[in-house]
Amino acid sequence: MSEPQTLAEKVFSELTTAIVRGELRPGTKLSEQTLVERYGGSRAPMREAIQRLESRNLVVRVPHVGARVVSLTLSELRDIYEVRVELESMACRLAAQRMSDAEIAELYALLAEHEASIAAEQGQSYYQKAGDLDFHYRIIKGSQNTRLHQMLCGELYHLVRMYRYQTSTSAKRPLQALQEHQRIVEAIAARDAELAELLMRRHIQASLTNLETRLAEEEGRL
Amino acid sequence: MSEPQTLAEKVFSELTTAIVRGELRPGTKLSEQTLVERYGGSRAPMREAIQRLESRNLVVRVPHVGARVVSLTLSELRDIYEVRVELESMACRLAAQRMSDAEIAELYALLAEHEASIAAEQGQSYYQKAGDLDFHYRIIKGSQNTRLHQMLCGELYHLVRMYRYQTSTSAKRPLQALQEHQRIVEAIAARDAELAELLMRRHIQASLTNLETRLAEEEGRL
DNA sequence: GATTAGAGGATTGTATACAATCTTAGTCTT
DNA sequence: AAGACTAAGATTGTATACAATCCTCTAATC
Repeated sequence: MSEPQTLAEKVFSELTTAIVRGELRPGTKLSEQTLVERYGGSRAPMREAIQRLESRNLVVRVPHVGARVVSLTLSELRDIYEVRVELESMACRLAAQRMSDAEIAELYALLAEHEASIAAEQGQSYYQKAGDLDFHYRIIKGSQNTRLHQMLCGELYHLVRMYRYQTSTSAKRPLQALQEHQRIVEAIAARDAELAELLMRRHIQASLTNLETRLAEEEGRL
Repeated sequence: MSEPQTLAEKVFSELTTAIVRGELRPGTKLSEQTLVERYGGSRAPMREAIQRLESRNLVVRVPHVGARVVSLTLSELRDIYEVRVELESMACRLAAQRMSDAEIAELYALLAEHEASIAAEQGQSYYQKAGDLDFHYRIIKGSQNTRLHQMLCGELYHLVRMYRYQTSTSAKRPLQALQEHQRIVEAIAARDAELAELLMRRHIQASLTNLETRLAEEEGRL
């Protein structure tokens, strides 16, 4: 992508990945002074970086108090998934109508890669997650709706990723997810928008169920 | 609502309404110095206000260049409506499942007010628009999904309002809209989620058609 | 012992000053 | 005359300093 042209952008970018990866746990205080000591520069760019994080819902700011890494309740996480299900199944419907044949061919190629990587069982945890994101990303892009792309990739995804990084993935889930992906691509290739939408809806709902199970397990472990 | 606790919030709030009302036309440059002369204070709060406008998609900022009031192409406006249709019909479905009986009663009362106001033909232009927003707002709130509420009311609505303020409303549209509203409320009261969703989808699509017609007319006038 | 009032420190909000980048007007060249 | 280069001005990005608010710990009072 484009190189950060300003210090604020750079800090924002680094903080984003740090939060998504869980290096900055939910609830962590982000004081401007601390960021200055960590990244150099002065308070002004740090302040701007924090504000950008707020606009992506990754931190919560309170006037005269400060900013903390967002900490979602289970209810809020469900709300996000409820919206994501709707928007992404919509994206899938549009993609079935609007994607070019070349893009669809690339989707097939991507799935073949994933299949090989799962069969070899290499990088189960990381690669599968990144691959999954890549798959969803391409379909969203295929919807050819810039606003939809912006909302899903710019706002919701970081929050979703944040909670997926922290939870371990079940061993069976990658394979099941791959099979669901394959059926979705088939529907898109057949230009069956309704079916593609339905399959994506179920796919994401299944992923929410999976996430809820994992979260409940972690909850019980404490 | 809550009083602005900081100058940045105050300026942000005033600029928002100015943009939505069309007092600041799309494409207008927002220089920090100009804002200082207009609202007082120093550049720091102005800068923050501009950044908040950017996070709501009301202005576009370019590093080292500055900020301009967003100027949407017809294609982008369609993208927004495409997303809005999906999210708001979803909200309507959820509202049919989750709204309390008391809230539904209030919806009926609101419609009665609108009916009276249209019959009296007072405040056709302004009141009808505000009333329409109020109706949609209550249904969104009735979905009881905070993220959905945030996305629709916090991000998309300002953009939609911005382009509705500038276009004159047809004389027939308010009455037709009211009738559509009534059927939507009936479906909600009957707890018929599917029907409520369908009716809302058609209602917003009709409003887009109306907006496109008006925009095309204005285009031809130039 | 619990609660509250207050002082001190820490943090954010704002103001001002300087540095870096962009824009614009003008001149020079082809 | 069109275009490229240059320099001055304007604007944004960053740094530093001050003001206002909040948080915390102490101490005094009930």
